[in-house]
Amino acid sequence: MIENLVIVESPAKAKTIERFLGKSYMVKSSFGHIRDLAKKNLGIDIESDFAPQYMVPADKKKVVKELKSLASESKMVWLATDEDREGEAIAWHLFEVLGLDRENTRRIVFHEITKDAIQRALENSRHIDDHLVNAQQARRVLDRLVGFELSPLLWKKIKPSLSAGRVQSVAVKLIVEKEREIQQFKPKKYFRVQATFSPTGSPEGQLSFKAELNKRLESLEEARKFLALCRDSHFQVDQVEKKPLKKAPAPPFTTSTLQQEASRKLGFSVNQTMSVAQRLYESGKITYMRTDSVNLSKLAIGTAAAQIRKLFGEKYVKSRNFTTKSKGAQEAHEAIRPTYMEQSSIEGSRTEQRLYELIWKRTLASQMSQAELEKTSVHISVSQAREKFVASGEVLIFDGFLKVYMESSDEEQSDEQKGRLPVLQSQDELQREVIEATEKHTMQPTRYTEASLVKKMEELGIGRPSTYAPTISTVQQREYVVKEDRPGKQREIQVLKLLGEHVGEEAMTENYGFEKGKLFPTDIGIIVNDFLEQNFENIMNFNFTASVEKEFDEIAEGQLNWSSMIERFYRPFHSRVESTTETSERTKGEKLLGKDPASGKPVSVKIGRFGPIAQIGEASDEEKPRFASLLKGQSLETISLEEALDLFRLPRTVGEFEGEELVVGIGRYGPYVRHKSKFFSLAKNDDPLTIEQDRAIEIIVEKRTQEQNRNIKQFDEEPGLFILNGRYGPYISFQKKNYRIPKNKNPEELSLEECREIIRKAGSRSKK
DNA sequence: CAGTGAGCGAGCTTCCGCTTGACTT
Repeated sequence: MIENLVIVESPAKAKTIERFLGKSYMVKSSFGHIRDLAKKNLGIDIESDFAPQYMVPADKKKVVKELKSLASESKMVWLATDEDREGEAIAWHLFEVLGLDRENTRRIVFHEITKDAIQRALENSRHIDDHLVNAQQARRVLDRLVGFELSPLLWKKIKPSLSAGRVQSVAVKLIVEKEREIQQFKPKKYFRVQATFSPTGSPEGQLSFKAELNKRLESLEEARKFLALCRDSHFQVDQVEKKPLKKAPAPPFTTSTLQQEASRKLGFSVNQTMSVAQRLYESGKITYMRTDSVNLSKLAIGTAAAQIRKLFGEKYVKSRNFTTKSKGAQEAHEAIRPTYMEQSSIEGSRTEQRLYELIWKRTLASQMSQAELEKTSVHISVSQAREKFVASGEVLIFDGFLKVYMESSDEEQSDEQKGRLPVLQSQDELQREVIEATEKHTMQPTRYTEASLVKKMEELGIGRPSTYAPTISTVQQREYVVKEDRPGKQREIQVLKLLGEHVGEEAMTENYGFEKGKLFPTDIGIIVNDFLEQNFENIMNFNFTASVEKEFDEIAEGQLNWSSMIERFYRPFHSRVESTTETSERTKGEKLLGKDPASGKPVSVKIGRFGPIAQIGEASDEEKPRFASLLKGQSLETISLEEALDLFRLPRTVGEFEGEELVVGIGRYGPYVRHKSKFFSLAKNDDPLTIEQDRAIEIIVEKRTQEQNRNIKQFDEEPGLFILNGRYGPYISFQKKNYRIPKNKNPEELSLEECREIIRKAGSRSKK
C-alpha cells in the first residue's frame, strides 16, 4: 500500500519534489495531457451540446496504465498539476481516467518548487475546479472546430495537406502583412549633417567631438547651400544641458524574452533555445523553461541578493519583484532562473554554458541597482544659419546592473556615437574640423525574425509558451513561410564634405536591404492568407483570440455556459464554411502579366503542382503552353512581365567544350551549366542569362581539379574505404557513412588500422 | 539530385496545448 501518490506534469519536477517530501510520498508524472479529442473525424458531437469524445492516445497508454495501478494501491492521491486552465484539465482527466474517488483525491497547486511552497500546498488542498475545466474544454473544442473545418476547405480550394488554425493563420498573416508594408514602402531621401568640432585653441584632433544638425535637409540643393553657409560661419557653444538619467534592469526571463535574447545575443533559433533550455532544466540547473511569469520565489530573491553582495557589494543590491504585463498570462510557474544563484557557470556543452550564463546574468541583473548616467547635450550655434548642431554625451556615474547585463534590441543600431564630451561652457568658441552632409534613405519596416515574431504573438496574446516554437516550425513546414537570408542591393548616395574652405562632392555606393535569418511569406502562404482573410475575417482578426479568451474567463468564473458559448460561435462559422465551399472558386493564385511580344500569347503566373510557375499560352490553345518555374526570391505578387519572360530564355546553349554543348539553366538547386550530362553549379555572382562560353568552361575545369584533389588515400585491402577531402576538410568515408578525422592526425599518414579504429569508436559512441 | 506542369481518383492530410524521448545528421 502507498500512503500518498502525488502526480505532477513533468518528470523532472517529480524528481525534485520527491526529494522534498518524506518516504510516505511517491511522486509520479503524467507527461502532460493524458487524453485528447479523438483524432478521426471531429471528435466532437455537434448535435449533443458539442460533447467531446476523449481518447487516450497510443503513446500515453503506458503512463496511464502505470498511474492507474499505482492509484488503486494508494490511500490518497494528490493531483499537483499546474495552476492554470490546462493544468486543471489534466487533473480532471486524471481523475476520470484513473477512476479516482472524491474522498481519496486532493487537488493541490504550487508555482514555485521549494520545500515551504510544497508544504503549504499540502495543507491547502481543494477539489477540482469544474468551471476552469470547462473553460479548457471550450478552448480545446473551439480550436478543433476551427482547425478541422478550415483545413479541409483549403484542401478543396487550394492544395491538399494545408492547414489553418486560430494561432498559425494569424502568425502567417503577420508575416504577409509585413511583406506588403515593405513592398509599398517608398524610401524618402534626406541629408543628414554631421560635424566634428574641437574647442578653439585645443591641439588638433585631441578634444574633437561629433555633433549632429538638429534638422534633416530635404535635398542636395539645400545641403549645398547649408555647407556654403557653414564655410563662412563661426561656431559657438550656445547652451550646455546636463540631465541625470536612470536605467532600470529588465525583468527575469520568460519563455518569450529568453527566445528573443538568445536570438539577438547568441544567434539561437527558437527551437535551439528551447531544446538547450530543456536540457538545463532536466539536469536541475534552471527552473521550468515554459513560463509567462516574471515572478521569482522569495528564496531566489534572497540568494540573488546574497550573491550580488558577495560579488559587488551592498551598493549593488536592489531586490524587486516584477509583475507580468503580457496578455492572457496564466503564471503557473516562476520566471526562468538558475536553480542555484551562487553558480555563475556550469559544466556542459558550449551552447548549454552560454544559455545558462545568459539566464544567470539576466536574473542577477534584475535584482541589482539602477544604473546612473549623466546625459549632456551641447547646443552649438552657426553664425550664418538658424539651425543648430547638437552633441550628446553620456557618462556613466554608477554602473549598477550594467555591470553584468544589458538587454539588446531588435532595431538596427544607429551610428550615433555617445561618449564623453570635452568640458564646454556657454559662449565657448569652437573650430570646425569637418562637416559632412550624407544622403540617407528612410528605413523600410523590419522583417520578423523567429524571435521577434514570438514577441509580437505574445503581445497579441496568441499562442502559449509551450507552443511558440512548435507554431514557428509548423508555418515553415507547411511552406507558408521561409526563413532566409537575402543579399542586399546597392544604391548611389551623395556625400558633401566641407574641409578647410572647400566643399567636395562625391558619389558613393551604399549597401542596403541585406537580410539574415528573416521570415518571408511564400506564394502559397500569401494565397492561403488572402483566402482566409476574404472568407473568415473574424478568425483572422488580431483580436479574435483576445475576445474568446475573455469568454473563457467568464466560463472559468462560472458566469457562462461553455457549450452555449461554442454554439454561438459555431453556427455562423459553420454556415460560412458551407457557403464558401459552394461559392468560392478553386484558386491557384493565377495572375495575367501581359503579352509575350514574340508569340502574342498571354503570359501568366500561378501555383503549379511543384510550386510557382510562369506560363506562356493557355491550356485550351492548340499548342501546349510553355512553363518555367519561378526563381528563389521571386513571387507571384511582385514578378514583372520582363522577369517572367526572362525565365523562358533558359535553358540556353552558350557554346561548346570538348566537342559537346554547354547548356545553362536553373534547376532545383540553383543555376547550373550542363556538359556531357554532368551538372556544374554556377557561382553566386554568375548570371545564367548573360554567362558566356569562357566562364562556363572555367567553372567546369575548376570543379574537375577540385574532384581530383578529393581523393587523399585508399587501401587495397579495403576498397570501400576512402580518405577524402570535403567541404569541411578531410574525412573518412566507409559504407556510405562519414567519419571525422581527429585533429592531431595527418590524414595522408593514416594507416588502415587507424581508420578502422576511428570507425569503431564512432560506432560505439552513437549507440549510447 | 537538376528539362517536370494531362486527368482521374483512392486514401490521406488538419487544430492547440500539455509533456518527453526516439529518431537521424
